[in-house]
Amino acid sequence: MPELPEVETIRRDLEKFIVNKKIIDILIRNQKVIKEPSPQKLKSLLLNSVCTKIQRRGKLLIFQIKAENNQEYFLTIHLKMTGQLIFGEYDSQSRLSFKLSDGNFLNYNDQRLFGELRLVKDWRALKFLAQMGPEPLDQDFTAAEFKKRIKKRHAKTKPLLLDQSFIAGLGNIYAAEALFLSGINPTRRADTLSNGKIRLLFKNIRRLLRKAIESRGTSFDTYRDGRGEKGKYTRSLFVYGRQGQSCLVCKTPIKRVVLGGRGTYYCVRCQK
DNA sequence: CGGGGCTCCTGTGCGC
DNA sequence: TGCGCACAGGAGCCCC
Repeated sequence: MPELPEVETIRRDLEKFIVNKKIIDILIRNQKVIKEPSPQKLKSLLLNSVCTKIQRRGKLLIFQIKAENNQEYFLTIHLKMTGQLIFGEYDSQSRLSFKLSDGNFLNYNDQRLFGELRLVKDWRALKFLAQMGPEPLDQDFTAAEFKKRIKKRHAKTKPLLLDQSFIAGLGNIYAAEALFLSGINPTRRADTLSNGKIRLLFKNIRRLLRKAIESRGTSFDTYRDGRGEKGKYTRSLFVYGRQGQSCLVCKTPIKRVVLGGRGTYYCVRCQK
């Protein structure tokens, strides 16, 4: 499941591979992945267009597109659970393929078809983006701001961290890891955390995301980078997916519970 | 605001 | 061995 570090890795890869290349053909094998406009309309607008820049907001990729008619559009791609964007040879199995002017392809794969692709004039107007919370690695997102936001919330900390309108980009893996690194029980009510814990959590979220980006993300499941390679942060995980195995700090077996419908991994001894 | 439950989808892994 | 089914989960949505 691509979260902020994985999406950022893909963004950096694709920026090198596809920017300023013309899209000379588009093969749509599954119409469902395109949410707006119609697949036919999207195809006609993207044909002979050029991607001039790739941005990221939370887990969303935003491709700035200069169309053949000189109009500017934005192609937004949310990879959700199993989406992949892989540059290289033609892949007849992918849901969608863009043929580029250098002869290479950008293939969009999505096993479970949860991913969403949109072509819009104004990405800021998308509801999901309009209500998205602060970008954790932004310089102007401070510990003080984080504290202010978290103090207002009565929810359990783990589900709160997954709420994209509270903070952008965290998913099930990094939420679990950030809480372990901070010694916080996932069921702990957010507004009951001490100032010290809040500050620690803030610091750990940022450090964790930076380190995961350096390792090109976590390939626990289907995640692959822009070249189809796995991320290397998987080996640095402390709790995610480790239920029954011993805690790497205190040897207590890692526990798995369900919170807000999501599998949640933690150490009952290290996280209070 | 919190949270439970349902939906989308398909590969995996289990029990029998 | 092979079938059938529960399960996994990001985010929207409905409802209490």
